[in-house]
Amino acid sequence: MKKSKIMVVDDEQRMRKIINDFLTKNGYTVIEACDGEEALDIFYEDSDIDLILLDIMMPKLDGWGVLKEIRKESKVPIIMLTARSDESDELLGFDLGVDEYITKPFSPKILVARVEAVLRRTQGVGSKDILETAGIVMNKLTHVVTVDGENVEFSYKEFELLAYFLENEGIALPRANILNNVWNYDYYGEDRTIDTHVKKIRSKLGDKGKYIKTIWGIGYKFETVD
Amino acid sequence: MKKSKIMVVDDEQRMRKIINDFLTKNGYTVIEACDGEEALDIFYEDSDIDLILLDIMMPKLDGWGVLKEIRKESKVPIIMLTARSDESDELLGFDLGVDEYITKPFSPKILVARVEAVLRRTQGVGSKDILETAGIVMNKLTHVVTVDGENVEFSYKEFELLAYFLENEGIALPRANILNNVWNYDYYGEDRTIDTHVKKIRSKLGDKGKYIKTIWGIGYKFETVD
DNA sequence: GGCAAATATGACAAAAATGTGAAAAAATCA
DNA sequence: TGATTTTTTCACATTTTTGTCATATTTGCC
Repeated sequence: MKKSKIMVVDDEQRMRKIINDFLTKNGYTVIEACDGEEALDIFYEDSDIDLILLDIMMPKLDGWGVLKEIRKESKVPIIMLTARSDESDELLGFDLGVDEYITKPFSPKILVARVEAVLRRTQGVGSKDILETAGIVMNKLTHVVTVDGENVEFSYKEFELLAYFLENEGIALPRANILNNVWNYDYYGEDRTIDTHVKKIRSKLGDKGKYIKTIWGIGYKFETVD
Repeated sequence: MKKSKIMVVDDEQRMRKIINDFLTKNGYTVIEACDGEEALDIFYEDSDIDLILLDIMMPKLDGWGVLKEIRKESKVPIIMLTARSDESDELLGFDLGVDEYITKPFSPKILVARVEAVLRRTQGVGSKDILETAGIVMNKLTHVVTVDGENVEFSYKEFELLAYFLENEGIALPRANILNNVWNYDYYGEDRTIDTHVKKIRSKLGDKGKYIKTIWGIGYKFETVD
C-alpha cells in the first residue's frame, strides 16, 4: 500500500522533529509547516496530503483558523494537537470537522495509534470504493449507482461529478474547483458546462436531486438537508 | 490460510517492483533482495520464506550460485527468472533443483499462476483453476472452455482475457488495467486491441456475449445480469 | 416591484468512444 | 521455408457523450 503523506503543523521546531521522526520510522512521509499560513500554502500546493496534524496554539494563524479554512474545501482528516485537555475546545472542534485529538504531552505509541486509526477510518476499504448518503449508493468498483435500491445509469462525466459531490458532502464547491477536480487540467471550456451536467444528475436522482444545492454566485453543494 | 512469503531476487529495481506489486496484490508477502549475496543473507536470517523468485543474471553472485548454495541445506521452492528461453540452462537448472522457470518478459498472470502452481505442488491444496459462471466453465489447467456444455475454442489471448473478466466478475475494468494484467508489462500497443478481442470473445460466447458489458469511457465489465 | 446578474432547461451539434470487418504484422507450425 | 493461426492495427460506421447556445426562470438587491 502507498505510503500516506502527513503534514505536521507546529511552531515548535522540537515538536515537529519528534513527530516527524516517529512517523517516518513508521513508514509515513512527513511534511512540516511551522505556522498556519505556511500550512495552507503547502496544502493548496500539494493536493495529495492524506492527514494533517495540527497544533492549536500558533502565531499568525492558529489551528482553528487553519481548520476552518481547509474545511471550506476539503475533508482531509485532521488531528488536533492540544496542550491541555479542554473539553470545550474539543466540542467546538468536532463540530468544525476535527477527526481526533491528541493531548500534549503524548507518547509516540499514542501518536501512531491515533494516526493509524484515523487513516483506517477515512481510507479503509469500504469508504474508498463505496459512497453512500441518503439512499444514494455509488460503487466505484462496479461503477453502479442505486437510488433507493433502484439502479440508475450515469455517464462517465456524470458519475465522476456525482462522486466528487458525495466525497465533499456539505462543502460548497466553487465552479473553478469542480472543473479542476472533475475535468482534466487542460480543459478550457465554459463554466456553464457544469450546470448542464448538474441538471442531468438532478433529474436522474429524482426526489434526491434537490440535495445538490445551488450556491448562488459560487457553485454547488451536496447536502442532505431540506 | 497463512500468507506465503516470497523472496524476489533481481538486480533491476524496476523488475523487483513489478513483481512485488503483483504478488502483493495477490495476497503474498514479498521480500526483496537486489543481488545473490543479499539473497543468501536474508534467507539465512529469515527461515520462513516459502518461495524464491531468482533472476539468473546478477552481479556478485548469480542465480546459479544462489541456487547451489541454498540447495545445500534447503528444499525451498525456487523459480528462476530467465531472460531468454535457453533449453540447456533449463536442463541444468532442473538437475540442481529448480522448480519452475519463467521467461522474461512475462505477464503478471503467468507469474502468479506459476507461483501458485509451485506452491500448490510443494504445499498442497489450492483451487483457483476452474472458473465457472452462468454456464461458462473455464479450466485453466487444461485450457478448455465450455459454454452450456459445448466446447468452445479460444486462442491464448482470448482465454487469458476471458479468464481475467471472470476473475473480476462485476468489477468495472479500465482498459489500462486490462492491458496491465493480461498483456506483458512491456506491451505498448493500442488500447483498441482489447476491443477487437472482446468482439471475438463476445461472438464466441454467443448469447452470453452480452455479459461482457461496455462501460463507456472506462472499459468493460463482466456481469451476468441482463 | 423592477432590474441586472446568475442559473435552469431543452435542443442541437461537435466530439469522443466503441463496434466492426478486413488487412497487416507477428508468431507458430509443419 | 511456406502455410497457418493468432494478434494487432487500421479505416470507417455507429453510438453515446459532452459542450454550447438560445431562451426561460430564478435570485439578490435597490
